[in-house]
Amino acid sequence: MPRPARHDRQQALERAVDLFWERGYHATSMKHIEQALDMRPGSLYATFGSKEGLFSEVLNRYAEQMADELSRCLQDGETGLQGFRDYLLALAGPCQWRNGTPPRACMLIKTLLEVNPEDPQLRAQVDRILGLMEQRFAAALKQAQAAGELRPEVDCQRLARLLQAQVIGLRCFTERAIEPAHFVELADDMGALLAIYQTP
Amino acid sequence: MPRPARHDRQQALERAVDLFWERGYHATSMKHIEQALDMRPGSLYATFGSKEGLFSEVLNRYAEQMADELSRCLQDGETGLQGFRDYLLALAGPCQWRNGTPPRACMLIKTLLEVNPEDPQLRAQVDRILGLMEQRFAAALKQAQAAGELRPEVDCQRLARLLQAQVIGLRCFTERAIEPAHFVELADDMGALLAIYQTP
DNA sequence: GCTGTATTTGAGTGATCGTTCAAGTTATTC
DNA sequence: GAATAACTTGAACGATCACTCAAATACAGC
Repeated sequence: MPRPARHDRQQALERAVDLFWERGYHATSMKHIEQALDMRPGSLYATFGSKEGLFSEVLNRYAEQMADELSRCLQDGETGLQGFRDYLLALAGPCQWRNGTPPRACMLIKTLLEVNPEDPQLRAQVDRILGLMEQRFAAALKQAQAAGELRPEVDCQRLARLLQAQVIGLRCFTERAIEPAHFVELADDMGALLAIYQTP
Repeated sequence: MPRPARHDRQQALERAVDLFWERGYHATSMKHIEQALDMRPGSLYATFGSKEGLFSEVLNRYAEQMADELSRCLQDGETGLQGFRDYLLALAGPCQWRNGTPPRACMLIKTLLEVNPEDPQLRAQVDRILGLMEQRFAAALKQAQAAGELRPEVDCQRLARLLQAQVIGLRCFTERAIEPAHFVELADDMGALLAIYQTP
């Protein structure tokens, strides 16, 4: 009997991901959100509770997307380690302008660096997600190690952190005004660093 | 004949560096600044012009500090490359809590990821400073290459970007809740990566 | 001690912040 | 077609935003 919802929750969330990703948490006002999602305050608050609540959902949605992309690269790669190199290059690919939107760094890192101790829940959430990402890296590395790609004495958990730092460094470069070619070079160089840990 | 200034401009700037470094640009209000610098709006605007003006000076002052620390490590290092490893470890050192303040990532990167296209001057300023940092890295690497530490075919400009990405990745980890020991390990591992480029 | 002037003060500006809620709208059900 | 109920709307809330400016202050020179 009720009036059907005009808005698709998932679609609204996707738009919010894009908006928050681009502008960051503090610099995005409810006015921006109303425009981007084409929703009025009442609907927004009925659907997402608060700006922080919406942002929290956005973070989770974004994390899903990132995890999917990593999984795809790891699966499609000929070997486990090649999968990592593909992932780095996949990040380098969309570093150019696409659909008229500028390239952006990882939203998780943007949030980690932006959110202050007065929003402890957001901070904890980002930290948790980054920890999970690290675990994914580590699990894939252990698999590669079991397959004989990595030297047996390599500490995969530790290497996972090094790899995550590479991804972070690479993606932060996204927001610098550098030539796309240099960005691909950087991804290449990072992939080449794995040689140190590979079996001879 | 005039009333003497109560405030020391330099000291005020140092406090502002600390405040903006901790909270970021948008999340720092003039109220915060008034408190931290113990100045009232009139004095603040007479001295620094605007919030953005103050922040711009803060960025430059911060960049000076960072450049000084890099120079110190490069000079004190036994070799050029060892200087880089020392620099990475020096960054890892103060990653623990000091004076009751939490560790922080690089303010230049925080700003790069936070500032939006509607503040083009700040964005350009950060980009310029990061470019200068890259040049410093490259110059030091060329010196190391001339001294025979680096293989002659190494592209120092390109390696400089790789090193800068290491520093960025490392310092972003600062804001994650990880064990200090892991942080030192990460800095060590990054230093070890240089082996690929070293002369055999 | 008076004058002159650079500095500081703090109340106040309009704008915008995140959020609320009563009223209006729209489709389903009987 | 009237009743119902979920959804949407948009005006309005108090708080806070960056910022202004007239008045108060404090010291040097005389």
